[in-house]
Amino acid sequence: MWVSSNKLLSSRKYVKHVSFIRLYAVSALAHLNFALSNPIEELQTIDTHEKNLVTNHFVEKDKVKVVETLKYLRKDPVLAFSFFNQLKENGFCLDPHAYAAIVRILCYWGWDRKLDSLLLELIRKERDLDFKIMNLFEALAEGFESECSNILVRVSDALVKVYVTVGMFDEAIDVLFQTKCRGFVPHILSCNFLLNQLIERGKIDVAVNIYRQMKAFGLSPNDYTYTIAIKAFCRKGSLDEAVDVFREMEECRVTPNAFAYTTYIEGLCLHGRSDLGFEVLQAWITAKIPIDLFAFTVVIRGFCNEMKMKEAENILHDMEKQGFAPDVYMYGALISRFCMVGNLFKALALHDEMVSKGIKTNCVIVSSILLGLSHMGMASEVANQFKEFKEMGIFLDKACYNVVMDALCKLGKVEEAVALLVEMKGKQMVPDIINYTTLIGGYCLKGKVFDAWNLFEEMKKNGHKPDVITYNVLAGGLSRNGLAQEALNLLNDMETQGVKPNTVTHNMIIEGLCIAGKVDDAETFFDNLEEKCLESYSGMVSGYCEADHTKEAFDLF
DNA sequence: GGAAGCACTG
Repeated sequence: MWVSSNKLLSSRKYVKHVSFIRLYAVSALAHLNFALSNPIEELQTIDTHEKNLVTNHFVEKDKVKVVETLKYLRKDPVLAFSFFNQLKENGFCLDPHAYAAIVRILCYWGWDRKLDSLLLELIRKERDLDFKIMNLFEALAEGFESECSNILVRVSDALVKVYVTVGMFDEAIDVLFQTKCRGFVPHILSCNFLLNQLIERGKIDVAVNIYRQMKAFGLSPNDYTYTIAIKAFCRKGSLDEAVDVFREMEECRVTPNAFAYTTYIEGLCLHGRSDLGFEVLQAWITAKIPIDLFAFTVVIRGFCNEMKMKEAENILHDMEKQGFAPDVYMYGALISRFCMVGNLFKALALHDEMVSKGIKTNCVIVSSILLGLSHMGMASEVANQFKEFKEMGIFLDKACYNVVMDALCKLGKVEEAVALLVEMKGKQMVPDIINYTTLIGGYCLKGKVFDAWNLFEEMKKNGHKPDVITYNVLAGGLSRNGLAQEALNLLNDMETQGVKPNTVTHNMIIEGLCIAGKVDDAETFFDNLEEKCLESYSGMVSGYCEADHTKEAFDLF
């Protein structure tokens, strides 16, 4: 990298800088070579205080040089970034001015991703730094007036984004609201991103508070901000306040777009008012308000959730008369709900209708059909349908494979299920923990505990971290097959892996041991539980029943 | 800046 960049710059000054760069790229102790012939040995002979003095003296001098060098390399961002990284890797203590220098270069060249990762790295190691991230703003503010405001806005936007991404909302809010006193205002998009993520993480009240205060901080909401506010009020169930947002938009002369209207309709549907949602949708269509097809999906889904299947289906068929063509999402909502309630006849009829209209089906819809069959106890039919869909050339993903593997396992055909895992791998699909868990359960069901264990090991070897469900399935399998000690060992393994056992884990072990006839072991395990909740008692009662210890079951009950 | 499905107990 140094060589190619050498071609770009060839002045004497450049040579001086390159030699400085090389010197620093060697090792963390290298900078002490300036003064000491045998640095390590000499440092060992002086006391810590003196050592710090020596080190600090050179480090201070070098810090200035680093900033100068970075400023000089502004036209060569590749070299500058590389130099900066070398210093970091070699443990050179970089101060806010060095960071400010590289940040200016990244901003100048529009290297947004690199800026994001640099800030993320700073956040991650802020505790080990001898400065605060806010000091970076002070260092940046010392730049040229003309560019500094621009850079401050960009850096605070990037910082808000990074803080939000890692879930550090308080810090993101601080950045957003400290900016006014620094004389600049971040982009509204950063604020929107923050608000939206707050809502996604369930922090609705925080989002609403920010929305209410943002104007005072010089931030002007745009159409998207208002849509997020509508979403927040709808999630809270404050539908009247959601309507107030539309009024506010009118006052501020911001025109609502299709997103805003649909968000409000979705709010009504979420609160069991799909009928009202549909009325509003129709009224808005009549008023020629811009609405897109997504609003129909929202209302159809709403009716499906309320189990008003006739209404949901009517929308799909009536909208065509109004000149709107239903799409795969609307059919998908209906098909999956019909599958869920066991009306496969209706689900398949709608699927045929959809395909006959030239709308291509997809693996999500296929999976809901397969799951519907499975829930109806039609495991063989699941395998047949799967084969048919495959022969039709429809792409079938991990979830589809899983439904079939699960059905085969329930039929006791675990080997056939494992053959599908092999088939997946042959298609370059990487099985996930759900696929592995299904098969581990399948082997356990057949009493093939060692095969289950091997699969568990394979899964870990392939880089998949088992979750609580995987552990529960395996713990249950071990217990049911009488391997009490192995189940307890697995419980310890869970803890060391940082996976917390839950009531289900405990009950899988208790009931499993009882099924295996090891009622004494189950009782000991139950008695040793640190916290017993109602479900724990249920587990032990069920266990007694499984083992025909009816009297003990009743006494405990 | 918005779209759905799969693995553990009852």
